[in-house]
Amino acid sequence: MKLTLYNSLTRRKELFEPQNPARITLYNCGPTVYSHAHIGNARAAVVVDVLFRVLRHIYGGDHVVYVRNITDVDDKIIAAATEQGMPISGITEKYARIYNEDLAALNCLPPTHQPRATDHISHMIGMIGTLLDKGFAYEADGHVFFDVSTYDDYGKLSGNRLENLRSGDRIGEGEAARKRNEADFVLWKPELGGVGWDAPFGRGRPGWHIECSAMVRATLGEVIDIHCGGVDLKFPHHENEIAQSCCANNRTTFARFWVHNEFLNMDSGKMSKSLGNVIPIRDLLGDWDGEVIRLALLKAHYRSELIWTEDLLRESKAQLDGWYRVIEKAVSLGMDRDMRDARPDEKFISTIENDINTMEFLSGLECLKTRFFGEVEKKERLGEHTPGHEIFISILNPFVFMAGFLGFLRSDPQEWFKGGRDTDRFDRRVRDYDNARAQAVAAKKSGNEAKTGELFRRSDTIREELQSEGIIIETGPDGSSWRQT
RNA sequence: GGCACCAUGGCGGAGUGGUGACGCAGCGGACUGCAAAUCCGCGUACCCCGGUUCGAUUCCGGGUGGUGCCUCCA
Repeated sequence: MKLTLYNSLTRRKELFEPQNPARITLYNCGPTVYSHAHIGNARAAVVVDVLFRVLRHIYGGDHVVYVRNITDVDDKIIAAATEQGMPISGITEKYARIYNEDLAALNCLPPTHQPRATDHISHMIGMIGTLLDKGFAYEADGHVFFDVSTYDDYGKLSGNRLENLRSGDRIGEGEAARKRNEADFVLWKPELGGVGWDAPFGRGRPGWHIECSAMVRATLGEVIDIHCGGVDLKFPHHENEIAQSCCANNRTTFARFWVHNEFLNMDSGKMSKSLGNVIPIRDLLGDWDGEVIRLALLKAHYRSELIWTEDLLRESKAQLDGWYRVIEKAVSLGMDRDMRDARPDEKFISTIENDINTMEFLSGLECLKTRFFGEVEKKERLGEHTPGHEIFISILNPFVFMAGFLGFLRSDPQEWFKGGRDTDRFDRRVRDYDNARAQAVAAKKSGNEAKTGELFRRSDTIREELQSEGIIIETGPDGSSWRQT
């Protein structure tokens, strides 16, 4: 059980050793809740979810503290509230709820804590006060800025050197003129649209970065084990978090490991609102099972760009169908009760412990699937229709555990293959199909060729009719059943 | 201008100094009236040029091509 992670801070893979094995601290930058989360947000969440599961497996479920915040104070939220004529809290409550529902549908485990920025304003004010007292920040007309020239390590995470940073073109209104250095960033700014809190340095609201520093310290401590987020957050957000936290806490380290996931893009290019190719998770969930979306998100290494296409989803669905056939077959062989005792196979888990290599893990899973059907087929060819205990122990058991470990195979196979379709009607048509076939076989035996052909044609007609409705008939030794495509 | 990253079969995508995972699609065969599912088998894939080496897709150098960040963004 040796977890290695690529640490963005050092730019290489490192063996992960927690500060305290009884309390692993994991922080993930959560969403700003002003609209629906999109599939790119989902990727970031699913990647951390897998890391969370791996950590829980190694150190025990009670020893990993996973914090994913909700940012519920932000200019975009104020704008959305104004636009929709809703109170701020109405907007934030609504989209925070939807975010959590969407991630639950993707089978992401809930974080241990989900702090809200507005519940930590006092912590932010305290931290800003400390930075001012220590001379790392300065006030200017109701604003408080962090002075990057006071922090020597500024730029270490992103690899940027202060002198190479281009000045931003889209900093907040009136901020540029008040800054001492172009790269200084705002910690506190004046009230906007009635959104503000009283503070020693004037009534106002927090800048973007301070909330994470405050929430991390309040919920996890001054030095945490792992901090996650999308690559785009590396600079400036995470860089600024490090600067604030280290200076306020008088520490040289803020997060020991930085884990950044790459972007998810559309085949038409970068996902962006101006291109109109942003896909909300919610929309996808209307067309695809959450497990299909989850698998699609895990079909590339988290540090590689993932191109999101319809084909990727189709492929993921096909792959999951294969896994559910394993369960379906096992159930039909009477192995369902056994599967509850599924246990881990450390050999497989070690593949994912190598910097969250989900691909190699899935490869192992597929090999188990192939072995399962191979062994079952071998037995059946020998006329044995009861599976051996060894198939259960060495194949099915690890297969079920591994799939569950990654957050798959939650559904019943019946439910998976039939979904919400019109069960009674299709059951009836499949019975008609089987009757016609049985009669055709009987007619064939009695040598009535004309009747044989006619009955087979009748059964074929039923099959084609169902096919046009997206239903496929599968015929086994005990009669036929159906599934949706 | 600065800083990173990537280049594998039809597609997606791991990995390794020495018989090139895995998935999807495809092909051949078994089974089957047909179909589906399953099983068995198949495909001479590692951007180019040098170097190191007995041997490189894997290491080093150069080139070409692509991407990201430096500005709100997962």
